[in-house]
Amino acid sequence: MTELEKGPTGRRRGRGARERILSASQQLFREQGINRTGMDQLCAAAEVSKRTAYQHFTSKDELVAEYLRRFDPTVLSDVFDRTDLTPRERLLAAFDIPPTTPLCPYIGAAVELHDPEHPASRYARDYKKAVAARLADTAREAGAADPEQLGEQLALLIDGAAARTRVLNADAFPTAAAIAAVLIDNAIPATASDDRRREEASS
Amino acid sequence: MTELEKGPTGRRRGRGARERILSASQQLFREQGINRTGMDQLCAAAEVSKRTAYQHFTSKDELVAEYLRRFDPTVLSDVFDRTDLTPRERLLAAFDIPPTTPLCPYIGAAVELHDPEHPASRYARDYKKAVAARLADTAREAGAADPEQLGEQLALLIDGAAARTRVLNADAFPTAAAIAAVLIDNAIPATASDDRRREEASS
DNA sequence: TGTTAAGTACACCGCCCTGTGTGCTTAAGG
DNA sequence: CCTTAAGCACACAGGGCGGTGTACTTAACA
Repeated sequence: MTELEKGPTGRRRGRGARERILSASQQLFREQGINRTGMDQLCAAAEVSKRTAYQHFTSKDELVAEYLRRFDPTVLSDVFDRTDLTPRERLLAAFDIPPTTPLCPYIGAAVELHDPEHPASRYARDYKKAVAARLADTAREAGAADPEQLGEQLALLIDGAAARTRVLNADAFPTAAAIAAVLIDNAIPATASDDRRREEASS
Repeated sequence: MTELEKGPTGRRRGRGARERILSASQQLFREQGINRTGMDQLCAAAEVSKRTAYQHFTSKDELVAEYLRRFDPTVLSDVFDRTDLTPRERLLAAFDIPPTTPLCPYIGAAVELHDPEHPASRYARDYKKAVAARLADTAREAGAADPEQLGEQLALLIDGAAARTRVLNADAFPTAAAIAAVLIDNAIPATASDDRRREEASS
């Protein structure tokens, strides 16, 4: 997309460069953090010359911002678009994704960049709000009394589990899931508990 | 304390150097983060020559470790040693301390250092475990059914509030406190709310 | 064929940062 | 007095990192 194939007649030889850079970013920034990953190392991992990298991204900051923007569609749809689960099960499934994520990249970026006005920090906020909103939507679908509040609470649990997993070096998501179960049961009037009754239940 | 006044006869002229360095660390590391705070700036803020700083701490890593070790007594006793509160109130009071803390320094350090084996990362783990343990003790005192579990859950809420406050740039502790109230009410058998229960009136 | 976009290889600059080397000053003893 | 510890001022090495300049190569066109 973007400017890569918008040449006068449609060249497409170097189609993969930008993708490879972003792909290497996802791996290295997660494994080592943003600040500890130099552009030299990143370009080597992406098998791209440094010169090319700086023709696709004007600065490392811009690359970091793009790196974060990439998660939006991916992570969100993984859990929330599953139609084989009831709304209640979908809410709980959000706590079953830690294996791939050593730490939520958004928390890491916000801490490492340390500037709330950095473009990447803005993306992080947007993403966190989007997650809370989708949780709230699902909570509403599940018939929660106060969906916004439940969504915000569940989002906080996810972030708590991520942070605690990082600091303690031990999986904290089971604890978060246990709390989530309590909150969900408290917030959803005994009407539509679960048992796969995913018809009706709207409004 | 330590090696400063253990000279052959007991000199004490430079008593404040080490303290000033650590004090400046607490301020700067919190405000700017660890990696973004250079030793030059830190020494200037502490009004100490760089040479002196490196005679008290062999490396910046060691200074960071000491900086984190300093919080243990302070933060823990602030909330838990209050005898004017019931155990249940003490558990909730742990969510009333965000004004001074832009972000839990332990989470920040764990993310910035990015090495679980770094001495400072070990202190961070120790501290987090200590907090959970003190919460569990208080939960036991309050008559909770499973104090360890409740302590771990409340600790997760605190970390979640801290992380979310950082990323969203908005205070998330009220949300955490609301969840805490639910968990506490669920975990403590209605019989013994406290010796001093003004009313029940939860929910 | 020539043109043009895309990419490569590699050296290089400037900046900042951790950490040291050196010589000088100050005060507390004896 | 002299000794000794603590500290200061300042320069500087060494390295990493972000970012650039330059010259060369490759492939898709027309």
